Amino acid sequence: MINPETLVCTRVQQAVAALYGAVDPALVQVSKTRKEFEGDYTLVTFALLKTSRKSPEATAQEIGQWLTANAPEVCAFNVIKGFLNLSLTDGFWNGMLSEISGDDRYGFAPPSDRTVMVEYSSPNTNKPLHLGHIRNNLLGYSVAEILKANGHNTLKVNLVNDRGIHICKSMLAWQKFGDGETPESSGKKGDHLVGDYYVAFDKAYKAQIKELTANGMPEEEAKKQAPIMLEAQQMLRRWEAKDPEVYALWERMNGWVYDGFEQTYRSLGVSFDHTYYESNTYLLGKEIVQKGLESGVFFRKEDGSVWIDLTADGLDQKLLLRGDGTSVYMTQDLGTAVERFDQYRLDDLVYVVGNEQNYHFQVLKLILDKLGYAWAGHIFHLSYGMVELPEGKMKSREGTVVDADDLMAEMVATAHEMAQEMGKLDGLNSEEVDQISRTVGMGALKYFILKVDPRKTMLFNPKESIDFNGNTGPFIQYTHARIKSLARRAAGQGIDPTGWIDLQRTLEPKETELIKLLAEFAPAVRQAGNEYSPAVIASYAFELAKEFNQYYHDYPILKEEVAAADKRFRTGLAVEVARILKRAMGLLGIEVPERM
RNA sequence: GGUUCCGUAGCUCAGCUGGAUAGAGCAACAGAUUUCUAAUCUGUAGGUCUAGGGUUCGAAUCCCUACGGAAUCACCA
Repeated sequence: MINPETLVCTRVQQAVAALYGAVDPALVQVSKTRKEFEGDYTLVTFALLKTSRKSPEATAQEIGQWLTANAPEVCAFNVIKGFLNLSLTDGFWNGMLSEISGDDRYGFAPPSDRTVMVEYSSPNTNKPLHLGHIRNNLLGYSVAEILKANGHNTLKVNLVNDRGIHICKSMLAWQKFGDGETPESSGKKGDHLVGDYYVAFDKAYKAQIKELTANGMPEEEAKKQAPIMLEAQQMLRRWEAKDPEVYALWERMNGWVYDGFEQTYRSLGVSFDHTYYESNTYLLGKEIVQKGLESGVFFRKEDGSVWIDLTADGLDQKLLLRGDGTSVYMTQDLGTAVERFDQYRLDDLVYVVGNEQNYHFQVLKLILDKLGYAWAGHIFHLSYGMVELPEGKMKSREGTVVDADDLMAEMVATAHEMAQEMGKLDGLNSEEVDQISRTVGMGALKYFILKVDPRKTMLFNPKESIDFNGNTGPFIQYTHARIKSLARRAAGQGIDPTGWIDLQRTLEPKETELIKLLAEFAPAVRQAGNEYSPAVIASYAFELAKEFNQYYHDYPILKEEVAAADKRFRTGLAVEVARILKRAMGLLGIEVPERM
């Protein structure tokens, strides 16, 4: 299917070639005409003046005349300063609409035979997920869906950080203060329960530091000597030695956490094709270090630790293996990257990880490149900004985090309340009520997060709860629901909107605008894929919904006074809008209801 | 201090491969409903695009400098 903007570009190139001789296609700048001017697409002529050797106005006039005479799709033009505004025929737009409606995969690219892995979520198992994780999960899921829509074979993976000192802290605190508490005995969600003990550890730790410093020990020393910290470190060593008692406790408590995460993931609507556990992967990468040593990319210090010197690249020296031979974060990331590219024959690997790790990924790519892996340039760090509260950054240990489960429950409850107040839920059974509340509440949350550019730090103010009006998920969902309601009514009147195509039909300006927007869906999906940005899709969906609401307000569709042919056409157009809204929102992981 | 990212309306954000008079939403104010679903629509008001310089016919957009903010520069992950 041809994109109208591309078509106009091609036509202009033909015109310029016929009038002035061949030009560099890059000089042909076509964009959508601004709303305040007459026309569909605009050619900016300034870049062409060297070729035409005429004034901007004269150039625009000549090209406009050539196009109306020779390009079948162009029916009119006007010139304002150096801008040539072109109007396409209703026949063209009608044809466009019928092509879109006839393509049940419209907007999705054909298979690209590229395989792309998206790693996201990657939680620690010592505490429940919070708002920052929500952004990560929604971004990862959505980006994967967008890449899929771009035709790529896509793998979603999660790398769970299930080992390390932080888990030992929770374990130790549970042993000391837990009194055998379990999710079953307390009714607490497993990840929350384990998180509570992480907090308990920190409390006890701080108390011990205070005591030690009160007795005259310097604070730095106290942090190292606090008995509970020494115990945690001891526990980590026992875990690494696979001490059966510690290992069993670790498995048990991690199990609780996984049950909790599972529930959160289900509420969020995210999923994974494969889950990695660091306890299985943390030893990977050591042979790569060996290889790097042999090839001279890495070097060994006196204490036996292995490093790479990146000072020539403007970075620092980076540790790759400790003196005792154990691996660090970078070691295992090198290992997993190599394993993944080998195992899945990846073309691209996308890491959805916060911007606090920009440096790490910069180094990772550089090292892989120096080791000679040709695919190093195909690693992409989708670096997203932090979610901040009005008071600043969230801190788990200070209890200022916005808990993921709480927030979702609150959103759903708010959606329920509002719907009830507006009487939207009258006559529905409780299952439908729950379903709609969940869809709308989660839609509001997801859209709120995904509409902003991933790179940017975003602000969340819990006191001014997330909106349900304006540029929001529910606004788009509502537009969809209204169209569905319209479609049901049409069916009741025996109106079949399929097959309404009439190339001779005269279009209202708003109808042309809607078709133009529908035609922009495919390019939007491509752009979102190239930029790894769900925000592109969110903006698109909002534009389309807003445009439709204006149209629906101004033009009757199924009212009595409307002629039969108009009823059919307008219903058909509306149904197309609903279909694309649903598809766009699907790329964001947002459901759209049939009614609300 | 080095590196990277960000700075657009009171607030939250679009626009950034250079193009016409910088756009939305929220909040404020004024309207539209015996509803084809008002979770909607219309209008008013709100701007030195942080500042200064440069490139250009043309700069919110590209380059430089300054200012302000964030992240990072661990034998944590």
